[in-house]
Amino acid sequence: MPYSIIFFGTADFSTPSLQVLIDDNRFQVKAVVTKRDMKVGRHQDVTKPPVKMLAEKHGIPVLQLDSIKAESSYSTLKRIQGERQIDAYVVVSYGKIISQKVLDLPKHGVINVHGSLLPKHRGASCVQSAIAAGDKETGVTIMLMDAKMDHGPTLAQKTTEIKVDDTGGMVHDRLACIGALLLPDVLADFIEHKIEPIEQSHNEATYCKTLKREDGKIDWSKSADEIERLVRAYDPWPGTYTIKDDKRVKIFKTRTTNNELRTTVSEPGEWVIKDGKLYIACGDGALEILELQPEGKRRMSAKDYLAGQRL
RNA sequence: CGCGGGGUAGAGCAGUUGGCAGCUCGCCAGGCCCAUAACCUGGAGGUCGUAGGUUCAAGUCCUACCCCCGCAA
Repeated sequence: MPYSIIFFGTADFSTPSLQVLIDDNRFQVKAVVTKRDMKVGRHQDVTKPPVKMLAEKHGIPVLQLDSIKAESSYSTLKRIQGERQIDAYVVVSYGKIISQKVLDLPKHGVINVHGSLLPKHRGASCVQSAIAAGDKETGVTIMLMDAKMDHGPTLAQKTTEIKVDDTGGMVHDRLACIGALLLPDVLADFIEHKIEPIEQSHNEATYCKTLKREDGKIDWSKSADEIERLVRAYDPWPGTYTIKDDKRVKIFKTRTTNNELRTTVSEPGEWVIKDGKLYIACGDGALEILELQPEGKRRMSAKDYLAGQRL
């Protein structure tokens, strides 16, 4: 008799985990809870969350709850619990806080796959946060959820190195995969009481907020090292940009340089062309710009960009 | 029809009141040099997104459509 699971998830980070649970015959995914379809993209097309598409492909019922906090959501889940005797909820990048009342519903509890080494980088932008902070490694934590954000006791962790050229997208995909591979055994062991949950060291906790586009605006008074990490961390979401001549310019790839340029540059944020290369001055040092995208143009190398500049 | 920018040589861009299709880089050939990604000379490479319209004449003006991108989500 497979364990009955309800899967909560929305973003791309969730899909590998859902996929392995579907494929693993120790489990049966009875339902998938996800956010409402959103208007998305340049033409505001209504698009289903990726998790919903995967669920539908496998004929799994999908619940799109307007608000997980709403009484109606609770009663829906409670009714399912009564009918189906759900063993556990699995929450992966669901994007909403789940109340204790709901967490108490499944027989064994609610487990969460989180993209950082908790207690560090609690919150929504854990992957970006780890890279931006200059951490040498990050990882996946599987934990037992409680009412506080990413606060519950941990069941398992697996680390991965953050390489010097890793982007947020690359680490995100890697962690989604690591989490998915780790999940089934941890979930089964948890239900069978083979794992002792370990309380987090709460005094070592760090937090990160949900990122908005505006967070990608580069503050050139920061050091070149710091900005270089930020550019990588925020690729592809939320991306980094700066304003030049009242136009937005996205910054995709940069390289730190030695500090020689400091003497030739008066002000952080100033653009400097030297030996056919493009630099922007920072608070400490300068950053060579390797790839960028002016507003309305497509992404291009600094070399291509400079070819079109009238000097 | 959510708002906006754009499509011109392989790449990135300029192109004025309609009047010979340009710039930087790259590419090819030759030269200079101990040598070079440096420098000099020469060369190739275009259906100006597509279709139609106005005009003696359209990259340029008008209409429709296609495609790329920024905002927004």
